[in-house]
Amino acid sequence: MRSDPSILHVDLDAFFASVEQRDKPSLRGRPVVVGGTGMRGVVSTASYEARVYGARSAMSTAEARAICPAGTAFLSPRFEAYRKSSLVVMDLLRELSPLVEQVSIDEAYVDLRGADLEDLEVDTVRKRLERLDADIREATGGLTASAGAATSKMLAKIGSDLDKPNGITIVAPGEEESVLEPMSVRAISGVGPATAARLRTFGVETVGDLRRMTDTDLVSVFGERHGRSLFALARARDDRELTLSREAKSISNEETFERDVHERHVLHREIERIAESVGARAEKAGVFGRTVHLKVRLPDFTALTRSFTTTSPTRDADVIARTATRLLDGLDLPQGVRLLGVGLSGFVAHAQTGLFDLETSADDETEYPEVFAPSPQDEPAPGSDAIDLSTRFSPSPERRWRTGMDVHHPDHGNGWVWGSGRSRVTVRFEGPTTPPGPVHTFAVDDEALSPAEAPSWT
DNA sequence: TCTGGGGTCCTAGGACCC
DNA sequence: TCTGGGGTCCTAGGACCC
Repeated sequence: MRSDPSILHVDLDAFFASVEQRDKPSLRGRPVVVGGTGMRGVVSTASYEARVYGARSAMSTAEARAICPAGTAFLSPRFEAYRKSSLVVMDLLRELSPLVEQVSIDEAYVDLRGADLEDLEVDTVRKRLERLDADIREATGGLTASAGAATSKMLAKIGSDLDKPNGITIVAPGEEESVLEPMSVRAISGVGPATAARLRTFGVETVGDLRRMTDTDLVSVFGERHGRSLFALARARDDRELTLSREAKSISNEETFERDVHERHVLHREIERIAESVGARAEKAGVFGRTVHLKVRLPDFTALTRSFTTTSPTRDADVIARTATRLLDGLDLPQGVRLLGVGLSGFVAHAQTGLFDLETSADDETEYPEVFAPSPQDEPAPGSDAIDLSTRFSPSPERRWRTGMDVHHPDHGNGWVWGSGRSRVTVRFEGPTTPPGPVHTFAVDDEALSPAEAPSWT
């Protein structure tokens, strides 16, 4: 841990609501709630006027409507406006020191060892933070921030929370443990509702209580990583450095429906729409992913996740959608679906070529004749008989093996097409459930492999 | 009228390899 | 004919953060 209060945490006050009040003078002094305004919306930010009535982040908007007075403004977020102000503030922080870790749109850590200060004494730091506060107000048209400076990230963050809104708290070196001791265990980063509840069963409510638990006990209850971290953080031992740059590890989009969805075809259409957005974001980010994720939340709020990893990285919306659809079709969903999500991870910078790359290659084009299979539109209606194999060789460019098609092989049974090119079609059998079935590659004109009957939906 | 959407990290078990 | 161990990858679920 550091010996000087050189880690700064800055947190913009009631950020979304404050931007709205800044931009619409009629909202100033009035309760403002920003968040989802639909029946299933939740509150992102409540202005301090709304907090008086108990409105809080993460509360359902319905509940906020019930407790806030008439005249409360309920607004949908305007992310573009927030991003703009965020950028202004982050630039001011980088002016203070180039060592900035942005945690979210309204929060960041700054390493003051990179700042141009004569020393890192409490008074010097305080003076500089007062100037920063004035700069933020001026540059953003009146937005305010709260700031904490300390010898570690944890104490800096706790400090920024101690005097909100618009306060500056510097935890002097040596004071860390006494500041921490009386606080709820929830003050420790990594302690959420579940950990707090388990700790309560041991009679632990405050950080002081937590200090009475041994290293061994914490590890046996919470696992190696979490247990050791709790033991150290309870003693204000926090050596975490700032993470100055980070590469995204996954891209995902999800949507909660206004009403639970029971129809498969609606879910399929939603998957296509969400996959489109995921693919576009991956393209913008310049990445290809090897693993496609599906997330489903049921009406009772339980979540199911399924994923599928291939050797061929993709960002093709169509491939993502077909894979996600396959994963969905492996799920029995009699209760309907509350939320649907699609994600991509396992990024590589470039789509690789190789054994499993099923994009058309020059070799394929010269060595193999074109053979076509029915496109999904040609698949039989639910309940009808299997497809007529004679259509496989119909010379229409659309009629080719498509990712996601159902197929049958006399030796391997039923499977689905993972990828296809002009020369080869790769099939995963008995997928996509766990454990994944075997993968086999066939020449496109292999008569043994045939399109199978499309699954029928209820 | 209960409970969003974007992420990260960890755990645990099985497969597989050495 | 008794029984290794470590490492990595994949999958599912869960906790947590803003």
